[in-house]
Amino acid sequence: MRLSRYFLPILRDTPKDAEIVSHRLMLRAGMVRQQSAGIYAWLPLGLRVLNKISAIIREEQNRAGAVELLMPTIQSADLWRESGRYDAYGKEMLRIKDRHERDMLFGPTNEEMITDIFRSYIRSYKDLPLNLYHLQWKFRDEIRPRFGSMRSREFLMKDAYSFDLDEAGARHAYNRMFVAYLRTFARLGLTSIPMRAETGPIGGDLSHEFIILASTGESEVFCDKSVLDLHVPDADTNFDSVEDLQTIVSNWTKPYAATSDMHDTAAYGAIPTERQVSARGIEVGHIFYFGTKYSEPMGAKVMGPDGIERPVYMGSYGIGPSRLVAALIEAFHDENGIVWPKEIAPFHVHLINLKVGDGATDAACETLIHALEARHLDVLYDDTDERPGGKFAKADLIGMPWQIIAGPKSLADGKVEIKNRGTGERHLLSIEDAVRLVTA
RNA sequence: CGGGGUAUAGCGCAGUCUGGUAGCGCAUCUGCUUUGGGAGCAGAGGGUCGUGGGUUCAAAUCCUACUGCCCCGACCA
Repeated sequence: MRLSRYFLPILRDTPKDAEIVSHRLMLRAGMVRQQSAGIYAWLPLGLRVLNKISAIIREEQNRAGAVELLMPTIQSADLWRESGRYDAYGKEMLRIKDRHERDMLFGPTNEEMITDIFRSYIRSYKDLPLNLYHLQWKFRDEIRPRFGSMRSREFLMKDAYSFDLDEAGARHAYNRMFVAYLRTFARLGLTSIPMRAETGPIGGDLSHEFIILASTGESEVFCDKSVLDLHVPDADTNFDSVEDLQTIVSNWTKPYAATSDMHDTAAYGAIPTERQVSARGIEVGHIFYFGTKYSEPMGAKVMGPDGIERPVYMGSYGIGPSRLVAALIEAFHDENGIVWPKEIAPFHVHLINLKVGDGATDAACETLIHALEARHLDVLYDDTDERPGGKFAKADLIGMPWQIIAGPKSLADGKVEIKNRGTGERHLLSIEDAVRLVTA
């Protein structure tokens, strides 16, 4: 992508409304634009990150056996009256009327709708287990949105819903998502910690929040340091093995880890002092089991092998990609800007042409672009006639993992400079070696 | 929803107290000189001063109502 033809509205000054670093950087890097309180337009650079995160989430959901569909943003109030949540949800739900004065709403979540879809088609235990998910924009009319896309009113959410014949089946479905989440966050470059969360009226031990540590996190969290070193399940994990998954989940839930809501001072105090971690965290995922809470009132029943019809046991599993964009920046930045992990960087390589119009420099850049694109790397090519200082500052701000700097000085020796954004290391390399290094 | 702020050019701000033809920095455009870490000079464009009503010869400025946005708290993926 040539920067001269791209849409990347960089801000040199920090907008005064942005309080936390991720919000500041997202605005400065031209990733988002606020359109209303807690509502953002995603500009090209931000959208690329959002899509990369979503792609990883999809891969891991699919790997764990979930099946993607897409439900609408606008829902009918009737479904919510069936579950009883239309009155219970309160002002956080954005309620609207259509031209026929019918009560509609902008969905804050989709339990009712997915339950309706399920009950419309599924009749037999033979069609279970089933896990359906989608990535869709949600709206929760927060009293006070803040921190940019970290806590917005409109937000993208991956929500999955599992259906099983009994509680044991639901537990395995839960474990599938538990493992999928560990893998998802690890692939995003994050160390996530599953923490026991409140389960509401259902009770039990089947609700976890996935937290990443960040000094600007909204929640106060406590954990045993050993949880940070646990092995993330491999890609070839057998998601059909009840025992394998239960072993993984048991290992991950053994060390103490809790948010302040669930904090047990005595249990925490029993951890050796050097392993006690008290920090702030950002909730990036939440999974829970809720049994027949929706299937019962909404009549989502299947026939069991015993010939008895019963409501299905359900769970739901959420990840917020739009929040993750902010969370990732909180985790990966320095004083000059964003430092994207390789997996989610909007472009792999930021190629800087220091002297646009100089034949040799232009030619070297074209050669690099072709070589990199042939290896399926996305290149952002700064072919503008801005001065070098401005280009460097911009490259550091938007934070691609590699910067390749081509100018007459180094090209006189047949070299380009390559800079690792994360470590700051620079090397003078031939074009071939530079390509080899970023491809590695 | 309670409390506190704020609204003037794309961004950051001054001007409001004490009414009198709307300004600064950055950004943008033109020209020249520059060109390896946010250049210099010269020139130019851009604002119904959040909206409505009022006071006044005259309102960014005073009065009034409304709205947007931000911060603190309770609430949330």
